[in-house]
Amino acid sequence: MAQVGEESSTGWRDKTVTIEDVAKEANVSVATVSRALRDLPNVAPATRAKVQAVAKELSYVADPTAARLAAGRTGTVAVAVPVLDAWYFAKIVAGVEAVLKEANVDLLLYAVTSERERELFLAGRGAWWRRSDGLIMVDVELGEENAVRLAESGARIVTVGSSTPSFSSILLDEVAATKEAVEHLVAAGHTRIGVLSGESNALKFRVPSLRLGAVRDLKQRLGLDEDPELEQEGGFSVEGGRDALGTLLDLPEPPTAVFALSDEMAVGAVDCLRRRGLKAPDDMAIIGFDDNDMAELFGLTTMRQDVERVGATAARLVLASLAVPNHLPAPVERMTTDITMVVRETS
Amino acid sequence: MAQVGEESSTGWRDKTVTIEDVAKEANVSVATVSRALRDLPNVAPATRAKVQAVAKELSYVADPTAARLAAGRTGTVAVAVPVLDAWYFAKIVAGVEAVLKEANVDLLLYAVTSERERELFLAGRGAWWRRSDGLIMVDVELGEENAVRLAESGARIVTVGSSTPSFSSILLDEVAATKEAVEHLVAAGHTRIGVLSGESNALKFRVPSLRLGAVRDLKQRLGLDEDPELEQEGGFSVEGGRDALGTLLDLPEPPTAVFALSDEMAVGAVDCLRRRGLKAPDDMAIIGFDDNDMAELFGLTTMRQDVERVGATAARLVLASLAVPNHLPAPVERMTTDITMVVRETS
DNA sequence: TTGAAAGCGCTAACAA
DNA sequence: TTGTTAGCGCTTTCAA
Repeated sequence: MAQVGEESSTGWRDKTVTIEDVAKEANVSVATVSRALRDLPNVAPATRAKVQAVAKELSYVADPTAARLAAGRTGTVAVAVPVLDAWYFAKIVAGVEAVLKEANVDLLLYAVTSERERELFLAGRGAWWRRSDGLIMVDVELGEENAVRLAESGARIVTVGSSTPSFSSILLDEVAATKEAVEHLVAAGHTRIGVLSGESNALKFRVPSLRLGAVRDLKQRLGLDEDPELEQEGGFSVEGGRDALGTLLDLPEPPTAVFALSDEMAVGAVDCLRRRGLKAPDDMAIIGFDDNDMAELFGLTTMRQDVERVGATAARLVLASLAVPNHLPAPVERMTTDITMVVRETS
Repeated sequence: MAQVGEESSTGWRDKTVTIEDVAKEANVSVATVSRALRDLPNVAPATRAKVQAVAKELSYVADPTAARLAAGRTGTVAVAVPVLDAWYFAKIVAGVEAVLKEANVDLLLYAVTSERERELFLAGRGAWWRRSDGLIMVDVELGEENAVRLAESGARIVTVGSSTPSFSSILLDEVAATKEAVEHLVAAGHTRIGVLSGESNALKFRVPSLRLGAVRDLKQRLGLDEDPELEQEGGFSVEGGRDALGTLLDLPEPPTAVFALSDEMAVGAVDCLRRRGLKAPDDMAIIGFDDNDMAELFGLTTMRQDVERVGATAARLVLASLAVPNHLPAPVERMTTDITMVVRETS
């Protein structure tokens, strides 16, 4: 330990101003400092003012780790998403972050990209349940047993894109939206409708299968062409969508319209068309899902979801559940957000 | 996996399992458990095995907060970015996350979007310096004084997109890339070159001004048109780029080529052209910056940077600095990553 | 209204 | 090799 000057030696730990420093400087006990700074009752106004002044002067900020250890609260919420660099998830995280910041709560981010990681995560990797007061799982399936187990252990969780009986959840109305999209195409006279779907990785997203299921249902009910070849995997990427549409176009009897389960794939499809000298909607109607940044540029008809708001709502739900005393059960709220169709040029 | 319905006193669903529970169950002291589980030396192989087995059986995971309090390490790295829902930053964060996960380090995410937030953040909001072992600041200016202060207090920081004498940094070679882009346009015979630049918010990005400065330099050196009207702010967004190009086109003497400081703006420009029935590069050459997802779709000539890798490198740098004992100064490494031109159709 | 003191769960000297 | 014990910085009874 090299001594340099009077104060510093090994690093920030030595210089850190603690609650004790504040107490000493303000001539009160640490307990009083603690109370005063957290706006708890039973502190004389004058004392509180004094303590606050001293704290400010010393740039004192309570150590959240120590607080967590003593009080059990971390002031942190964890967020788990399947991928970070996709429009949809980035938007969700942005929505969550904005609300948490407002509440002065920090955000611990986990990318849970594979089934294996999901298991590790739920088994405790990262110890998120100790590091955070609550968790938002976005399109990462929790599973009923996990949900029950975690609920019993007192966890505060909000799921987005899936739901369990134990925790609050936000579902997008996939089924209704999918119906609206398909019906839109049917109304335009299409009966042979392709679908661009597909897993992007090993993780079982719930969302794609929901949408796909809805399409199948509807096809059957409306007596549309149910040829399985009409369903192609596009992996939720532009390239995937491009390739998938290529496959559809090369079919002996190609569809006359295509519903892409994401805008990325829809855009890839539009590009594919363009490369072949074709055009939407004349040669093929295309409808996407999300209304992301590219949708407007491509004149894409799509199902718009207010993703950022979903993130914000999820954050509010966790915060609300955190406000409930720990010995009481967390409230379970089930929300469904609408999805509206934005008709542009590709349909 | 622990069995349901057995041993209710130790299952972690009822109460959190502590190191003491493990110690008791394994008939050793907590110190031994601690050593055994952290792969520290001086533990008999048999003891270690036993402890590990017990820990696994009880699903014990050490509480990171308690560990931090005792040892000063949090196992967490904080990342600060100006915005979350932009391609560039999402990629960076993804790159960081991947490396941190590998090292079993958690990621605390902060969006520092305004000058005010930057100040709050550096002043301690979120107490990131207590919650995390290190910090990666992406395009959030640290400032020399802050850098010095933080370095003295022993902080481990890596900056991306800016640099200070105190900490490791990763710079993209903005100047060289900008030159290459402009020279590319000049080589094609352009002398009146527009620039799409611009702040998206109150935060002083360093990057835009660097690029803009380089363009100005070069214009002067090459004797190109330096008309200030040729510089338009596009706010790094598609819409901004569209509008900015509109302004340029409406100039009495519009430029014949445009360099957009981001692909988003470049794409907006291409769209603007298209709406007016014009086309790149015939009516106007366009070159962007980033090579993001949209670039290829739009046939955009652009300067490609491997953003994800930058994130990964930043993460490795913090991890490396964390590996250095606290009483030693953290190593300062200064890296510059290349940017390469991708020539497509718009130039 | 305030303070003293017992932890929270863990790590790290130091002893044994 | 292992155990004992003193904290880490805070919150929270319980007394004063």
